[in-house]
Amino acid sequence: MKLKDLADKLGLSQTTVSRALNGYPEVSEATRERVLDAARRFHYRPNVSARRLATGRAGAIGAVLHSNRSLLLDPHYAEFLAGLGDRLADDDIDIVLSPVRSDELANYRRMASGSRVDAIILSSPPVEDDRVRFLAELGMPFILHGRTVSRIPHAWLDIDNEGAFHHATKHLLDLGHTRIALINADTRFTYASDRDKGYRKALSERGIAPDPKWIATGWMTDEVGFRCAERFLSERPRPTALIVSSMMMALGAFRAIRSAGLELGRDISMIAHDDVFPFLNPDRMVPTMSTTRSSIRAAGTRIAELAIEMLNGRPAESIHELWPVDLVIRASTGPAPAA
Amino acid sequence: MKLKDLADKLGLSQTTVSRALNGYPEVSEATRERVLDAARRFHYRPNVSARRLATGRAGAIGAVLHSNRSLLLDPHYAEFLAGLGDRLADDDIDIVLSPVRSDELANYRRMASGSRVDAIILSSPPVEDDRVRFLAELGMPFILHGRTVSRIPHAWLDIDNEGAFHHATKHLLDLGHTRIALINADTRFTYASDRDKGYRKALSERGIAPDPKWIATGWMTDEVGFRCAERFLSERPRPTALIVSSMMMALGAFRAIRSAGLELGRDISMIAHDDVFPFLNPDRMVPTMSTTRSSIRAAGTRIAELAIEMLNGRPAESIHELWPVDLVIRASTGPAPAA
DNA sequence: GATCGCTTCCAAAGCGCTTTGAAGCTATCA
DNA sequence: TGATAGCTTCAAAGCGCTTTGGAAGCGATC
Repeated sequence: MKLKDLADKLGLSQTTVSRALNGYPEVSEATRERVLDAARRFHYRPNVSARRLATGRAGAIGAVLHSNRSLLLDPHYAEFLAGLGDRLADDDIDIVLSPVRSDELANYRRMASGSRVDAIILSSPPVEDDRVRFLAELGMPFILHGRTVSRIPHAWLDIDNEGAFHHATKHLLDLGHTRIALINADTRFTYASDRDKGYRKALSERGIAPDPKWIATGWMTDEVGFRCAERFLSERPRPTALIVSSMMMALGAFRAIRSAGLELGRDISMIAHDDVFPFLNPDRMVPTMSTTRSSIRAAGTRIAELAIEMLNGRPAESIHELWPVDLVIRASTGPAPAA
Repeated sequence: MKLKDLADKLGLSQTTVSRALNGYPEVSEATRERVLDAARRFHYRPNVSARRLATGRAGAIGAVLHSNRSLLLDPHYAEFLAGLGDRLADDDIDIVLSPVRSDELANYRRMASGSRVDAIILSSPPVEDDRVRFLAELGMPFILHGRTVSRIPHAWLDIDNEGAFHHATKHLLDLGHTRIALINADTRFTYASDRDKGYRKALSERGIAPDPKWIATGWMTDEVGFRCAERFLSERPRPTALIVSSMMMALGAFRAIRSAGLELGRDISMIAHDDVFPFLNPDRMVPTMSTTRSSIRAAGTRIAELAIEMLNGRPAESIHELWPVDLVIRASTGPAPAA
């Protein structure tokens, strides 16, 4: 069933049918109804390749999958993609996934070639990201999820990681904590580096020198959370509070706390960053977990929207969004225990 | 730079240039060289939409991303996709990723509509998978990674999970172990159910009744591995051997073993299933880990190949591959300790 | 009755590629 | 010399959609 068939059946021209289906105004409401109804009845689906050829758009957005970098980003990235795909599907845009082989840039080159995708999403940028220059030179539109230093103007959306961890640290300080440990991701990534900054800034503002002994980094997994927390808790005096970069890590840290015989929220406080996974609800933990909260899925959805705007002509350099991050206090934080 | 431009520059017709580029025989070697050279010089890239429209192929294969089911599949799935993408890229085929919203079947419907993809890959089927019937009715070609019960003939590739765990269990029995615990994935999934079968069969063959107390299931994460192992190790008498469904779980189990003050390979044995992650090498663990090994990435690559064959006319019902699984004995297995 | 302005619809020209059917050319053979 | 065959190349017809540039129909206006 193609457009022509449908038009023939309706006794209309292809033009009219096409316009009716695509919501153009120069078609009477009566006709539009008739067309939409017929399309439904005959299960008409426009051929995407034909449409893409005619419109000159690929109807797809590219994303690169780092399978070997580590497993760390996976749940986060999957959640991000879910948000992205959700929104893109509304506009009938596909996500083309390109798993990286050896050379990541080759993936971008391939996606750019033959207008395979209309734009590319870059995630988890390092502090200095050479992909920005590369894509700019390729002339391929892109949006960065996160930020990076680059003289090249480009579109980005990020959450205020620095502010979030600054806020969280300050809150703990207000509760009387002074020995606050940080379990962070690798600070080569901007988001981790920003969190590190926020943490240090809050301490410095209170005249506390950040102590490297109480800063650990690693993949955002349960296991790393466990190990780092275990190490911290073996120190004497030990920290009275933990700030953790992901809920995965927090789960591990939580285990370490329990196995050290401590009670979370009383003997030790914890604030974790919550990307809002559907399967990991801080309200359902025992005790409930205080968090800095920002839905990574929502970010994906918004980036999809921005990408669509960009394809419709909005200049990339006008797209800069920095999202504030909520601090949600629950039961895992309490006053510092009396020394 | 489009085909016509290139043809004009060369003083050839579009036909000849197209044939030269696509390796058709009715073009002299001299001309082909000239064309290929020019294409390279002018960075000619055929427009994929145009090609797709002309050939009637979508040039893409669909995969559905389950972000909310759990995080369990992620590293495994990412690795699988990497293998898939590797091979598909050689034939200029994209992976179209469709993150599931509420209704998974809707994803398949969308991908099928408007010939958005040429085929779909189904992963981690449950024992009875209604997606098979659904896709068959939709007339959409698909390949199953794994197996499921269905009267509908369809293409699948699976590893011999039952054989693998049968073999592993038998090996432990041969070493004198009789209390062998199993840490498995959810047995609603065929692969987990098959592993369960293999394990039970080996025990039964030696006259040992499988004890539900020593069978645990859950997501294939470090954390679950830790918890299950911890529970097993607190039993008295405790198991002398563990069989584990993934390396992630094995990491957690390993921690539990250590924190119970036991030495892996001497006090207790362990065999884990190894999907061959680049970042997780059983040879580099201490002690090295005995495994049932089957590269999930290789499976992805092979499925890509089969998909391509299927698109070239190979009947789906002729595509059934069951891969044997290696048992690799390393240092984590030893004779059962004297009671 | 002619003109204008709207609304509603259409024929036809692409989009950039593949592929069919045919033709030009050279070499070979009777 | 003409016919046959084999090798190269080409013109043109799609693939199924969008979109341009009109045109038809119709009531209102002059």
